[in-house]
Amino acid sequence: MDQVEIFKALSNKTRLQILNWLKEPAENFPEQLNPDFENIGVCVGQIQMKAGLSQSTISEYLSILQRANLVTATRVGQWTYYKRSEEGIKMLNQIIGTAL
Amino acid sequence: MDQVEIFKALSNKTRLQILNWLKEPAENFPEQLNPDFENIGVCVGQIQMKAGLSQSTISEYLSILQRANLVTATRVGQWTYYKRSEEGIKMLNQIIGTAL
DNA sequence: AAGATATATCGACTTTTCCCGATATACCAA
DNA sequence: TTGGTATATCGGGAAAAGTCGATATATCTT
Repeated sequence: MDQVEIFKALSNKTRLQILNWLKEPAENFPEQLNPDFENIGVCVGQIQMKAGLSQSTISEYLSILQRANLVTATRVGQWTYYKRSEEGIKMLNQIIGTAL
Repeated sequence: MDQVEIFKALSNKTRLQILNWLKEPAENFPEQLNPDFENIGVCVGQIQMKAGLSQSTISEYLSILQRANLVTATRVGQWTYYKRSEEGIKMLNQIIGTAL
């Protein structure tokens, strides 16, 4: 995994917000329909509405976060649910502790 | 301090390398003349030579790192010595632990 | 004061990132 | 199979970052 790619993924206000929102899905996405979203994550449409950017932009941002291993995606029917990857974020801490 | 600016500063291979080199100045900059460089840092010219990019580029990169509080600068005569700001890097760990 | 050296800043060009709207794809429901 | 909905991908225009050479500034030496 390229460290630069991780930091690039974090170099954007909206992407940092998304990562933050996903820490507390229940509070930040009260309109989410799927009752299991604490485990599975939040769908793209909810994140898009909250972020206030276009659907295509948010979809791309989420895949940038995914490529950096900061979130994981689960497809269920027509929805894709995204949640934080705590392992990936832990690895980032290690990078900063050692490589940096 | 803007988190995005910190991550942007880290989103570049050369700037990450510089930060790394400055962890071990004695090993990475054996040609440094100033014998006190462990405390004061390494001068721009040494960093430029090692990085292999132009003088202007490295000068700008160092000021980007400085604006992000990742290094500090000390002017001594005609030289500017840069060293890691361990406090700034510690703060980055906090950001990742809390804000992220 | 004049020349030499180290660093910073400026102007320009190229590449990348930020976003969007439009379109494609995948899935669901009737 | 025909719509309808959710997400992904594509193409593009504007803004930012990467990088350079040239020039400016600061300092030192003589």
